[in-house]
Amino acid sequence: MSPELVTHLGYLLKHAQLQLFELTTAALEPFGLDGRQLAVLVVLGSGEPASQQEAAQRLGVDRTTMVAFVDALERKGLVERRPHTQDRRKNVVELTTTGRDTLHRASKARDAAEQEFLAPLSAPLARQLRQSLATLITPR
Amino acid sequence: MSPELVTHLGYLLKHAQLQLFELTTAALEPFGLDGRQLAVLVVLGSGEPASQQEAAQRLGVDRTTMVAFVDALERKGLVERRPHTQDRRKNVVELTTTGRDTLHRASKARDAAEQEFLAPLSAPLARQLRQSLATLITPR
DNA sequence: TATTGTTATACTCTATAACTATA
DNA sequence: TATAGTTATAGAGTATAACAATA
Repeated sequence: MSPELVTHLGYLLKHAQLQLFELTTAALEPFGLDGRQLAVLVVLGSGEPASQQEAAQRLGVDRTTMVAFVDALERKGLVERRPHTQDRRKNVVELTTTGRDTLHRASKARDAAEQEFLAPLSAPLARQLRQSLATLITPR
Repeated sequence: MSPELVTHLGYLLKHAQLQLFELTTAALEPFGLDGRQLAVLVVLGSGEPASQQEAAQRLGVDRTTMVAFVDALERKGLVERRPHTQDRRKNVVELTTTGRDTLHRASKARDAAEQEFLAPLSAPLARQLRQSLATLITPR
């Protein structure tokens, strides 16, 4: 890679994300999940049962994209759709017992991958990195 | 966005990159460039005249992808292809006078966008962020 | 009329395979 | 035979438009 490119923040962020993505993907592979699907599980597994559309908004994706995500997780037996009692246009998507167990174990595996990625930094520097990134993405 | 998601490093990196991307895109818009095209200009404008394939390797993209990049820059009048003197299978891609000028001014605009993005951090924290990211993406 | 989920379709970005010309 | 550039094509990932059911 050209030295002219590697000094720029865009390059640093892009490649940091890329490397973490690879570590995370490998860590989740035993669960038959990728990082995106785990994020969907996290959203579906937290808080009240929500409609697909609410879940899509929380993930920042289109509702049509959500259909495919839920399809994939349902094929794996991790979630189930059922019609909303009060509003039958909506689907409530709930985690199965297997889905809940997979969520817990896969989350731990993902956290371990993050720790491995951050290993070259001291604990204070790792904490500061998180803090700085959080500051930067806060709307202003 | 779900609070469960925002604490993870993958989320922080992804959204930091996304916000910087948006700032950079806006800053480069007056030059008719995006961040990717500027990166291509940087590579083509540095060092010796190289073949398209060498440039592609330095950018980490396929040579077929490089064709489209050079096509776009050539249409804008920023670069010119000419056959390599010693090996006529190769193209030497050189910046035009306009291309060189655009490279300089667009680079400054991109740097300014980075500064704007980093503005919420003190200078030492911004420096430390760069340093930590550089440490993390160093092959180990 | 408006909204939810769904399907069909299209668009972006990138790579793989095949072709031409040169070596 | 092998390589550089090109073209055609395909795949992943996502969105937009249109439709059926429901509100």
